[in-house]
Amino acid sequence: MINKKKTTIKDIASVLKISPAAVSKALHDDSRISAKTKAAVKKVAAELNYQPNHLASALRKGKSNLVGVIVPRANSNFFSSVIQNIEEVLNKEGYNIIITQSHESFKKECNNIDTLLFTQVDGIIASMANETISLDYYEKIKSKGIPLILFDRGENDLNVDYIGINDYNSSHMIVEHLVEQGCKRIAHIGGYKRTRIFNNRIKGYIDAIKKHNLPLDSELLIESNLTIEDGREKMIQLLALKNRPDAVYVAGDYAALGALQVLNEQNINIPKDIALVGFGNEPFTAMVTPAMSSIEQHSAEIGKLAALKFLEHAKKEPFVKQTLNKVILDAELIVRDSSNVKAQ
Amino acid sequence: MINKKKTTIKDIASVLKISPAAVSKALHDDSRISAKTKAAVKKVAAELNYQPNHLASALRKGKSNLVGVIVPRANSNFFSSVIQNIEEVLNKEGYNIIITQSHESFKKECNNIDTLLFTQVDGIIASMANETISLDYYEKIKSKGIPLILFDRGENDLNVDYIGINDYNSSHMIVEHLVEQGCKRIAHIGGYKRTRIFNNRIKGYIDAIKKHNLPLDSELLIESNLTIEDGREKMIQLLALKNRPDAVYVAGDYAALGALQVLNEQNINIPKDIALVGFGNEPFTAMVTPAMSSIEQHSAEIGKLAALKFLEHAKKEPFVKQTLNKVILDAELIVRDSSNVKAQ
DNA sequence: TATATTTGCTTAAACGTTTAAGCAAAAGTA
DNA sequence: TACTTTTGCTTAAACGTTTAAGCAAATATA
Repeated sequence: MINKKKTTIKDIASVLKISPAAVSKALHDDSRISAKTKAAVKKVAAELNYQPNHLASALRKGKSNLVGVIVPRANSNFFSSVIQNIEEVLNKEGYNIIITQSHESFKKECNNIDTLLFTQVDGIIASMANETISLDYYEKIKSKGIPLILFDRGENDLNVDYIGINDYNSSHMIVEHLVEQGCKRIAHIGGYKRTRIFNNRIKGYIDAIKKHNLPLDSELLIESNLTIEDGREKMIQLLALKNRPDAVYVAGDYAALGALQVLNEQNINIPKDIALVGFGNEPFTAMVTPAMSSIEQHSAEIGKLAALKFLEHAKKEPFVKQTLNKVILDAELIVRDSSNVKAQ
Repeated sequence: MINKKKTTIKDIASVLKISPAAVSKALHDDSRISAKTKAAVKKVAAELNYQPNHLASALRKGKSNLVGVIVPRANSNFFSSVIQNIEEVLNKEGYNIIITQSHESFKKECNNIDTLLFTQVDGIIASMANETISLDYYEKIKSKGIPLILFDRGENDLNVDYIGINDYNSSHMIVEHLVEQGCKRIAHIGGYKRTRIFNNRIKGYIDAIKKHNLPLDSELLIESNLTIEDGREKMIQLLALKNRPDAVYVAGDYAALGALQVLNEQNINIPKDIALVGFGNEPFTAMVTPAMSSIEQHSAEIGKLAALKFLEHAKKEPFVKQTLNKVILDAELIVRDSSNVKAQ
């Protein structure tokens, strides 16, 4: 039952006694092929169960119709949702995507880039690993003339298209919300300062605190790798202060979860004693007790826009200089029990 | 700075005044090429920043070195961990993977299969969508002679390799554990009966209940699609019974989470009033309150074995009949607070 | 020394498609 | 009628690699 030999354009040609070139054109609805021939070709193609050889056409046309996607990890809701939306948009245009994960490792990210270049992808859509410092590998992509689009974790130094949310404003929203709830001593467990998005969140936090004349205590501003474990540690660190905060804003949901666990374990009332806000609106934030306030990053939109940006590049002639474009979306604060002091 | 023209084997050949064939062989360490020539070729290749054209070699060799992976969704920890391990094993052997998601939709799954076949993957590793009934598309893969390996969600009717856990035994372990904890009326919110793995869990549940002479009440055995929402609904349904269960075993962690939310909302003590056990050991099971008992499915191992199975096929001559192999791993019950009655 | 084997390369075809160029026949135009 | 244009195809080369076949020179064997 196994039919090893694949039908090619030549097989169709020989059945119809026309040239392979005519078959190719018929299948692509070339205007110089008669309707009758087109119909005949398509009929035979269907009968012989013809499947175009993607490799051959990619080789000839110099494009693979593959787009590489690099994410720190696929199992967070944010990234998987971005990926899903990239996929939807690109599939419609005949592109497939290859997903690779860096697991926040710089070395793995470099490998991924090499792998994607080796696979001859037509473009790369990426969100950088936390570890990434050197941009050499990304420059390599650019130097090969392959469209590169960054989202979420990007770098300003690399002059490429970028889609992300307004991290600075998001921090403002959070601080303002906590102030409204009556909080007076707001801590921030932030991400790595060297990563642009986390740095922006920190700046937003600082400026908002200043704006409201609240204490800008260095004890209250902590740098973290934003894992659950580190979230726990940093929360414990905050609880050890003589002068405890009455609110904690964590720059990532996973770390916020660690903080929440510690607060629950120590029977500290959330939000009365300490209000808590995360970042990312991962589904579990709605599931924990108490449900956690967080920032919705519009992952679906980010994915769609990133894919559209790529398509824009792909459709342009290679020598046309692209106008660079940074798209900054507004995020949304989802208030839940963990910071809803007044409702308690 | 953009170097559009890529270096090819011919460029290297003309620099060294040898034939392209010699270059190709030198790069592949062919025994018939002198050490001196090999060194020279590699030196020039490096200087010209030569990157092999994967498409050309794939076309010539008739293989793409790509493996397709189909999962219901990538954002559950189970699937993302399986994927990661598949990737690790296959990357070492020079393969890349293309990840596609079916989102539990039969139609999307069929599209994914077509896409992967079109991309000329050398093999497909898949876990079926809940919705999948017809196996025509999977038969299509087989009929093309492309290695197909299923994991987790598989079908016995398709005669292909399979890696999964022992669902039947897992149910036994859970029921036995609950009996040990003193539970007498154990309910099961199961998955779709038509999906083999869920059916096996149901059978295991029934047999274990019978073995312990516990009530096998039809009210206590409910079919669910295992989403959070449905978990909530089915739990509410169980609570509405005149004769409530004192333990609930849910065939999926997400649905179990829905059940847990309902119990918490109604201030029903877990595990004293009702003990709860999930399935899959998703990370959030350890994070919720109370922490939820669940079954660890050894996703890393499943991923590795699936990849190795593929490699086995890939290395064999196509006409050698493969010996089919179903690998059934033993799962592990992780006991946490939600079913630890005695510790309370 | 004569013959066989090995070494180190070259030649040329092939993988399946696309596409520029070309050409005869049909159709349109003056 | 004589021409230009359009239609509908064919021919042949190209994409970059791999590989079977072949061949001369070097080396081994008897």
